[in-house]
Amino acid sequence: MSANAQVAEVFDQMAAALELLGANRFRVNAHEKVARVLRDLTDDVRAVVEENPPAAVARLRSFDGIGESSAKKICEWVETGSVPEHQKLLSQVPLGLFEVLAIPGVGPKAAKLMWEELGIESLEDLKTTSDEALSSLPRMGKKSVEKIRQAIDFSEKSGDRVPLGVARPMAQKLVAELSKLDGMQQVDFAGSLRRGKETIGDIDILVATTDAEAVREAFCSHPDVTQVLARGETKCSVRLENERGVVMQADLRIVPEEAWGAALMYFTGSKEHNVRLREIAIGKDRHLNEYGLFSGTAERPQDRGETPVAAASEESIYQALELPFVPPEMREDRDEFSDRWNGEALISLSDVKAELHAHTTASDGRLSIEELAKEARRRGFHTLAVTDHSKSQPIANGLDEDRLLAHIDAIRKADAKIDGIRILAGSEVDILADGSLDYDDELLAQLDIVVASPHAALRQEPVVATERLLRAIRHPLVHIIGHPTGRIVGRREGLSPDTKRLYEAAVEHDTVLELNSNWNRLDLRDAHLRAALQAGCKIAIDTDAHDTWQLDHLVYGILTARRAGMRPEQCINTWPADKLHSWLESKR
DNA sequence: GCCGTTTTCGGCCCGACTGTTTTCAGTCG
Repeated sequence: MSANAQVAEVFDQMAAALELLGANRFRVNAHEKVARVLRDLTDDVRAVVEENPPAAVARLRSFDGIGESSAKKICEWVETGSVPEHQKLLSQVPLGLFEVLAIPGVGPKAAKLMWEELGIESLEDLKTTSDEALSSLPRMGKKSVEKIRQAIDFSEKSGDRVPLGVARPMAQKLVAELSKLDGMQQVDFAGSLRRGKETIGDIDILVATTDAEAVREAFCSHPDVTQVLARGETKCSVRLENERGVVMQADLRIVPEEAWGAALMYFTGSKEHNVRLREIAIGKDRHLNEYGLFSGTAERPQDRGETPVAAASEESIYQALELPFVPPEMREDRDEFSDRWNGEALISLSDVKAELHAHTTASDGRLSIEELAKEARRRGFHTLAVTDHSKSQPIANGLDEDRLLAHIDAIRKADAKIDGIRILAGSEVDILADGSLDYDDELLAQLDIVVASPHAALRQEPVVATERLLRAIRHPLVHIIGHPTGRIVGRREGLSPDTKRLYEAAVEHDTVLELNSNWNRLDLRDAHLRAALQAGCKIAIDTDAHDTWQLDHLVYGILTARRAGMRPEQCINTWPADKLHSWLESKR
């Protein structure tokens, strides 16, 4: 785990402990914010502190949300490996209680009561505590106990958050079916799904309709629904299960059409973005809630029949607040309210005109060169790079030198045969553990494009990983570094190199870094990508497709790129054919 | 605990829902 992630964990635990001990909620929030800032930070805090200890506190304080006290704690962690305040809190609150706090419906008050009154110190304790004992607690009746039992059951069955690429099709299916209903005015999904986060907790569907009952009925009786959790006037909650057994909660919200924009904004979040937006509204003597943006700062203007200044569209609300429109993917309270964001168009799916990383039957793909090329052409691409695996990937049927030479020949023939698309002879060459490549330079020079990727030795120490990747970036025949960290979302952390040095080297050597669109990878991830772009790196967004349907994964790459604030020209896949081809040739 | 071209002190988003209650605390997003 990276230093930043480890310190973030310390702050999250301090926040949870403080919450359980009944500390001021703003203090709790402040700790949570520090954890969040640390997770998004691309500067490595260990490096920041070790490089210049006397200036470390000031440097850390320059990050929004980190103050004097937190900066000192971070320094303590780097210098001694622990934070005394953290240790002190852990001695006051049992660690297992954090699992109890994590159960939906159990907040700090309830967890604290369970602990103090019933001696519950872990999830296991809670499970073995009788219903009678639990319901003896204040404000804890039969229904509350039942809900807690169900929540434990659900979290054990459904596990953690679901990858974007699994959740999005489930939501799209629901939206497509609801949109067919009579009286439907608007329907869309909101929440982290609309923001394109790499993992999704639950699905939020928003609807404006003239026939609410029809929508409620269609939603609650949908074939994928296994349980209806709640069915109210404006909100229904269900459990969905897809054909592969993935279980998710989905919430339906029915909102008035005239407040569609305000509601969509509210339910899209993020929470942190909304909070900042409301603060900005107050500063302009306005009041923002899910019913609209109102004049004055009095509470609940909608109840007094006041007409909002803006409500029907998200655009109108940002405009009335004198802010550039913020695309959903950027709403994370990072820097979308700073001068850095001016509302310029972000990259979109239709900007992409080339696929530069894809596999065929020569290695572990399912399509022939021609099938792949025709599929790429059908999508309006002007260029396709065929990049099969190299010899150190026997599990992926990687090509040895002789097979690669024959493959290059076959690609050239296909290129001559098929009109309307340029087919490039390439390779996804392994970056070996020491940073050398899997083919010699003479062979690499015969390829039109070289994507160099790490596949093995993905648990290397950061220092070793940095040197390994730097060596590949500096290699004069390498165009693109494929999935640079080798991480798998939620399953494998991958390499944790000094990203700052990688980005500087990539700029210096004109080497492109990949954003791999496969939803299992999304590598570089959003925060890294943002820093790479700010460092001036060029990016390739590729699908790494092994079959036709995987070319559709491009959308996940685009969502991730938008989260990083990417403009079209920063992505080489958007370049016109001649610009792209001449850049590729510049490395030959 | 953090933050400040109106503040170095005094604020810190807003509303819905639920269950347990006779008026609201706790939790969530």
